[in-house]
Amino acid sequence: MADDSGHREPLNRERVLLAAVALADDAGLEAISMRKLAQALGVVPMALYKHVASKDELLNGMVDSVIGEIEPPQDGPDWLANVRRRILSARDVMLRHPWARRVLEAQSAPTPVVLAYTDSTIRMFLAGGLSADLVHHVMHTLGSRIFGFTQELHETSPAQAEELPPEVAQYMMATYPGIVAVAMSRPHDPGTVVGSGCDDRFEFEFGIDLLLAGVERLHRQGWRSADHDRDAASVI
Amino acid sequence: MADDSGHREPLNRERVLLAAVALADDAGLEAISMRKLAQALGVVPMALYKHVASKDELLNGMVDSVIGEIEPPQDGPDWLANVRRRILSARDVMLRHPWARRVLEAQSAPTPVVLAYTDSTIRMFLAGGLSADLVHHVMHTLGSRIFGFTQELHETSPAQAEELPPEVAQYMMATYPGIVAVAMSRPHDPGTVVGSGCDDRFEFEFGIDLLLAGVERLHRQGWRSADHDRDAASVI
DNA sequence: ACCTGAACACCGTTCAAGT
DNA sequence: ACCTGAACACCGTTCAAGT
Repeated sequence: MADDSGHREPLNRERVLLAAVALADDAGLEAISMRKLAQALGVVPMALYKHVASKDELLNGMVDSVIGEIEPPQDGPDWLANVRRRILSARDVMLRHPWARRVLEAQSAPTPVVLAYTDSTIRMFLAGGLSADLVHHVMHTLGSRIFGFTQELHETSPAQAEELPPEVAQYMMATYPGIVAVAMSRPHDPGTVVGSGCDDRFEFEFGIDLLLAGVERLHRQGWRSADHDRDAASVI
Repeated sequence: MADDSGHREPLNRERVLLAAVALADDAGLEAISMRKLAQALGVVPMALYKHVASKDELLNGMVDSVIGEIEPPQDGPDWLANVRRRILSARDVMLRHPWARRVLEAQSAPTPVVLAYTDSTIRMFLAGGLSADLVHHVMHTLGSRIFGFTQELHETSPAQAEELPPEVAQYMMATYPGIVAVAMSRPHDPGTVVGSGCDDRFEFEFGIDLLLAGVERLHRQGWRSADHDRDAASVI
């Protein structure tokens, strides 16, 4: 998606950011270097520094641009449905720009755009009548899920156990019986399963629904911090 | 913690890994380069390649060594308490080696040690009688929490709103009212609050307890995949 | 005043030359 | 056979020299 022809009109910040987003979408985050981005724009590397103070600022700008794609908050009467919908919209955006998640994670400080997104999400909970105290814990618990992704580490394994060489499958079953048992059980709707055989959307919705249901229950019960027993191995 | 004196005995893999862990604990992950690690060991950079095939393998070895510090699984009668205890042990380890989390996240494939840890955790749930199906979703939902950390992005803000210059506090309240409201509400036990004013352990335990309580409830109710309504904005 | 090439201080890793 | 220095192909960014 590199723009080779149009480098007649002058560069500006937006053109730089859009080109960077397109390059990352195409070639991955590791393709983003000041030098390569300049080349994609038909420009000398140092020319970028007129529009972007540093590589860090470039990356922040890219994330901000991606966050701008998330659907604005709805204000329907059902706060739970509003939140759920917003989070799933964030997830759609993150699926389009998989690199954005890594940049967001590596960010040392949130940009104003990221703060504004977080703020608006918080206000959806407050609008539902939840106490600031409860919302505080909820935000910690949801964590990166409000940005549409979860820390899942390594995809649970390729999971096509049937396609492995039999001696490898044998070895796996002997060494990691738990992983194999769990990886084999995937009774999801086959129509919605993507690629590697695991229905990521189902898992994501399962996670947020479990969390939101728990939160809603606590809210209904008038939960307060002091009720949470910190010492015993107690469960909420 | 660099070993300056003892570079008489020959290098071996373990010495390299331990020195790398110590260096990362001391100086942070960005201090880990083949060149700097070699210097810390009083050795020429290329000497490391005798014991470690590449920087990637070095990082994997460092994580493996850290995972080795996590308490082995207990097999008490209460699966929930067993799991909870193991996860909190993982958290203690990760607090000692904060860089490990970033390495684990960046890993493209799990090492055998990481797989073994995941496998043993899965088996704790299976030993509790949960179906492989439910455990599958649980593992997705817990995500990186089984390794003792959560994706929390940026610490919710420094949170000492009282210490901000009044015009900044004014600006924050006007611009991010939700964040401010939530950040101000921290009625935790002051004795356990660390550094920045937010009780991380409380938040972590709140999160796992909310999740484990939800899972336990589903298990008691004989939950099956098909019960989860994928289309409506339904909550479990 | 604007633009930009060379240069600096780093990387991980290859490879050939030393012993 | 082992060890290692120089070199390669990259970085982000500074800075001075060009226009």
